[in-house]
Amino acid sequence: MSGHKFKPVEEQLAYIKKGVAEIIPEAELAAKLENSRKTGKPLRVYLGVDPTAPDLHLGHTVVLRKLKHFQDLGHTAVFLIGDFSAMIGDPTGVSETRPPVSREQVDANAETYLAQVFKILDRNKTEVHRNSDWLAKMNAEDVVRLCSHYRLARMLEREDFRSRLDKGQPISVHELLYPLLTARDAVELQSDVELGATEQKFNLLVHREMQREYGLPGQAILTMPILVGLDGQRKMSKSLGNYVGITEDSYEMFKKIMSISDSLMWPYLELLTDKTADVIGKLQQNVRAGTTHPKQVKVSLASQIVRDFHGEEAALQAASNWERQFSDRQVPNDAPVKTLSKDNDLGSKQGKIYLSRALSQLHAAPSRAEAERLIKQGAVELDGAVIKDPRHEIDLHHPRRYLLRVGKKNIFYLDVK
RNA sequence: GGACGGGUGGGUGAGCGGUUAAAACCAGCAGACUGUAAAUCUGCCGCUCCUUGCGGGCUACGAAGGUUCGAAUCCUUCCCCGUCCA
Repeated sequence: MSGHKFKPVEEQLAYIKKGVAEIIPEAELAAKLENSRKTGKPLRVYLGVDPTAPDLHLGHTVVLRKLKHFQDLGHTAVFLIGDFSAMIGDPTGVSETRPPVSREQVDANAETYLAQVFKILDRNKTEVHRNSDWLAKMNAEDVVRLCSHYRLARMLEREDFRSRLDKGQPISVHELLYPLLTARDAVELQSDVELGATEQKFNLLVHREMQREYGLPGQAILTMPILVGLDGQRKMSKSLGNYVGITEDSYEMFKKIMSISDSLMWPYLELLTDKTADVIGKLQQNVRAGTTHPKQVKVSLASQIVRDFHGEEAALQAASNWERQFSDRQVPNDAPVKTLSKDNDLGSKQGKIYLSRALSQLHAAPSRAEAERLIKQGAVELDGAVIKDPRHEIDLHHPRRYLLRVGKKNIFYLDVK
């Protein structure tokens, strides 16, 4: 008994189950854990990610964190870069066929993904694969054989396809291939457990069935909730702009997290930190009772997340900067400095430049029209005074430093040279 | 292959010869309010030029042509999507 390499199954399960959406079937997972404990053989826990974008964001980390949990328990983390499947495009949750990503793009993304993934996973204990290793080698015959293991009716059961069909939206045939080809991965990797977001449930189930078709035991499936984006509405995604990238600057990260709504911080605590369900529950009670201020909780959330990616020091810095800028309404310590000179500017006349033009040139506003709007609406402060005249002139002949504030969040120094 | 329906701004979706940079709603941005938010209220929400004006120019309603003083709106061809039939 004492020779066991693994913790008791009950303990393992408790650790695994935190934050999980669904385990299919739970009893099977328990049995697998039991068996692994008996034999001393770790479970192969598999997570596949398609490198469709150059950067990972917090949404991706939810499921990575879960993989890490298995790793913590002594199981084998199998991380798959879907460099081939990325080129097909996962139809999950998309209402349109997505344009295929190019080979070069995928390769470049794969590199950055790996670098980022190991901010969470332990590199030395992770098995990494790329599905192009086997998928790219399949010929037409192999593909046909693979397809013969699955039925169309089953394919059409999935909600994405159903609703697109119902709405009269197009579905390309290659999209049907996605779950089948990734199922091949699961066969290849002989996984015992596969992780994914809830929206992946269909795919994961196809994988499980396919493993059985190929005479394997069939993996257990564990799904994690989708992380809601900063807007509190839709899932976190880069294309929606409601995301926090894990390579983002520590202060940026902090600010973004502080800007989420109070209600959103609870799921964030659950999915993005290692706080236990008990601790989170208590916090929630205290906030409801009024003994803890919600802002405090949010600050601690933001600090933890920043610490995970940038370290303790950066987290403290970010927090104090944030207090300074937003609570005390002062200029943040690290306010960026931008410069203008009479040479690099084309639109000035007689060495003077309109404020609106200056803002767009400094990229403080996306266009001159937008800069004018901001100014007219009183969003722009120059050296502490609100300027409402877009034609306010800045003299480029006299070198000096201005303090500019555009909206609440964008503060910077302007050096005129 | 045939018949029919459809392609409008970031999204949904009106408009169906002029007063339309294009209703409405959503999203977004800014201001007020606040604890950072949320909610609410107000304003904005293609680009650009200047003499900042209910100013000028340019670009925009799948693509290209055409009719017209004038087209998102009419015609032609093409591309794309869907439904039904084969």
